[in-house]
Amino acid sequence: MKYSKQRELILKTLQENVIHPTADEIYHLARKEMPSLSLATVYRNLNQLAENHVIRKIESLDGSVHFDHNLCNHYHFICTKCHKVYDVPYDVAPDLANKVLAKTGLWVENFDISFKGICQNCKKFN
Amino acid sequence: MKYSKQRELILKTLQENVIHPTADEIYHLARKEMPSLSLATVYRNLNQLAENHVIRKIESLDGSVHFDHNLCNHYHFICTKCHKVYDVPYDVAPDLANKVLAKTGLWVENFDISFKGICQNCKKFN
DNA sequence: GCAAAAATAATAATCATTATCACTTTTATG
DNA sequence: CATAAAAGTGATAATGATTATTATTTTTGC
Repeated sequence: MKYSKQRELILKTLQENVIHPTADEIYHLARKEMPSLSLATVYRNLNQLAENHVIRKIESLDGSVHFDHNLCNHYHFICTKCHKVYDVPYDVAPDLANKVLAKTGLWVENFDISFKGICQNCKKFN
Repeated sequence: MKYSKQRELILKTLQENVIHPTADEIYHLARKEMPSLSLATVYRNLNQLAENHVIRKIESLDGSVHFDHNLCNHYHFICTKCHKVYDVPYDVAPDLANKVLAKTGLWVENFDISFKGICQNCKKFN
């Protein structure tokens, strides 16, 4: 990977955002700083960064795709109302990969664990 | 929900398939029996059945959407080579919802837990 | 400095899914 | 049984997210 201003900005934008933004959200945020930025560039770089394990791709339950700069083991909670993505610490269920191996013989390389419900913020306004 | 031949066939097709097919796969399978069946009808019915909790929608890690007739608590293992979806029994990690609640205060209504790796069948042909 | 490799912006193309709509089937009721 | 309202269907157009293409620009090792 060669250096590029665009990639640096895209990564910075993701890292500054706690909300696990989508490609489109990153596009709009980053364009404030670099109006010439192209949507295709955002997609290209996010996928590239994910392939190189610099960031992580999250497939949400509603089919939307979010990105996460946090590479440590953890899970996600996705609000069914506002679609925000929250982090759930790994110690809720550590060592799942080993348990799957023991039970099924299947070797887990990666996992995507998301819980679904209404977040505390949205519950307030019910 | 009123009765319809099409919905009955779509459900039967899903139940007879162990492989957690996609909408398109169900479309092609069911058309063998009812060639006039429309793709839109398949999508409409699968979503309707999922909303009514007769079947379950699975969002795979690669973004593809599969359907599952098994409503019991269980997880999935998705092969990164052949994209088949396997079942992993719930007792690998029971009571996750309660653990999330205890740790984060977030109320889990549903979850989507998929593990990723290469299945035993694909490993044979490496 | 300069050529090769990689990246970009803009936009066209793709692909899964959903919306629309004229028509048909189901079903409750008299 | 007749019938009308509600729900469902098939065909296809529309949508929306993502990817491919391409001419041009940047980066980087020598």
